Amino acid sequence: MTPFQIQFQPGQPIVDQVVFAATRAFVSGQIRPGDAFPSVRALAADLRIHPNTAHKAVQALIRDGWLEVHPGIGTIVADRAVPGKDGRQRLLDDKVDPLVVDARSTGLSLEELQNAIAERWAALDKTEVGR
Amino acid sequence: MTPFQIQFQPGQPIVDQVVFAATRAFVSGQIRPGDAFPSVRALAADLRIHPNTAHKAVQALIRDGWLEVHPGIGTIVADRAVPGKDGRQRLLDDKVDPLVVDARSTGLSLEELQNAIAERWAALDKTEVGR
Amino acid sequence: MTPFQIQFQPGQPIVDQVVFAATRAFVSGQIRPGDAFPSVRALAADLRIHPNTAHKAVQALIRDGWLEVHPGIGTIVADRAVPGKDGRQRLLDDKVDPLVVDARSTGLSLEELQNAIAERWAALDKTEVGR
Amino acid sequence: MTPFQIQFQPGQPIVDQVVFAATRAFVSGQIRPGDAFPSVRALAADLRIHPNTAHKAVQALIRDGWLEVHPGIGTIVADRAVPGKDGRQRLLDDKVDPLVVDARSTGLSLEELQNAIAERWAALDKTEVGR
DNA sequence: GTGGTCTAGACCACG
DNA sequence: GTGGTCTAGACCACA
Repeated sequence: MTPFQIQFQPGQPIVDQVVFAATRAFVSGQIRPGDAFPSVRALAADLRIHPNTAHKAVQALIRDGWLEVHPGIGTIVADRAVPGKDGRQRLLDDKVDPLVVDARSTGLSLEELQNAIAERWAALDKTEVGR
Repeated sequence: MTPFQIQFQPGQPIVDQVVFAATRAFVSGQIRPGDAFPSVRALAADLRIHPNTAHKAVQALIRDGWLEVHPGIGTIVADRAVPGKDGRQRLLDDKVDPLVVDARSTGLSLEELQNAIAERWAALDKTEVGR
Repeated sequence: MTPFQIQFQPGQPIVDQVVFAATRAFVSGQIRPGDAFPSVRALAADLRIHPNTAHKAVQALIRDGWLEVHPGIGTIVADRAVPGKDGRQRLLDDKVDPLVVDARSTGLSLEELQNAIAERWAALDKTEVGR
Repeated sequence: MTPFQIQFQPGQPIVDQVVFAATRAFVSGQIRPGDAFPSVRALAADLRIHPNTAHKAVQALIRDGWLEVHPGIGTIVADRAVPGKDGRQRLLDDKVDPLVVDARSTGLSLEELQNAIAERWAALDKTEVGR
């Protein structure tokens, strides 16, 4: 079984969403080095996505070094998968960067940015509790 | 003259980049309510883009309430355009939201996120000084 | 002085708005046959519109038979200006027609249409009282 | 196949006519939530209009909440599309409003307006029978 | 195949 | 001059 589920959101490529969700599972320790990873066909079936899309996602994960193909056996999670705080932060670096750049060009101060983030975080805390 | 310049980056629709740059100019107070806004054709000529693309951007800015059309006369910045800190933060809300959601689902804590942002901010400070 | 004021609304040609407002003044008896009508220049100045636009509006009113030009003297309201209920209704015929056609093609019944209109009418009554 | 036909009339943007016709099909229950909606290209081909124009219409319908895009798959009618009497009336609200305002400013009474509408309705009934 | 973006240029109504 | 619409066709990413 595919060890993660995705609530697909329109407006963003499905491939990217799959890759992100998988990477998240790696860095959070949800999937460990040596674990088996679903085949392309199984992944496509589980996530209800097109096989082509699943294939592209797996290729991207291999390219990033998260997966290893063992022909005839299957695909497993590579040894070099590094979970932990460091991995988690690196996952978000690509998204943090443009935000910070935009914030600066808008004239926002670091404090204002931090506040905006803290507010959103708190808002999500509430909705979580409410559930 | 068009009161802002844009270094167009591939991969993102030109329309969006124009809209963002203009909005930034509004919220930062660079362009004020009542000011004249370049005509569609002038905007297209200044930014070296096609009039149609400029037209789309202007339409979006009108929808967002930043501009008012006076057919045959020109376009001006709407009176209700509110610059200031509040406007600046709202500009980024759309980008802050997904970041925070991703961070939480990755298992990152608020502190770790804040640290990552502060680091990036500091890094940009250095490159700025270096210029 | 121009015997009517206009709250110009964007999205509709200014010429049309002027012609409609003038015609309304005729059919409602606000302006009577034989009365003097402002010159193009005076009209333009009073309504803060472009002389070209004022000229076009006057031409339209002459074409419709509401105004008569007496060279050297000025423009006056024609004798054949017919106020009263009949004139009022004819003024709106052009707008009633497409509405009815649309309503029918949408599957609305006459009763539903009448109700919708009565509701809007009542809503405006309230805002009027509130003022 | 495109589930509606349009007799295009000059003087009004084709985009608007398409949007109106589609919305009419939605509110009249001719097209139901979950149904497939023609692709942009198919719509353009069926209605003999340019793909760009069709694209604009689809975008407008999405903005209005009638359609959902599933990139690469197609477009379907949104679940929240609400047909029925309520939807039918709301479709015409935009057109009813200015009529009522004009009628009142002309000095017409509600009864006179209603009569004018009933007359037009009856007139169309006759031509319909005559066909 | 799908939707989306961009450039190009013509045409119109309005002021 | 202004904004708005339409057709035309190329190009791209995604599934």
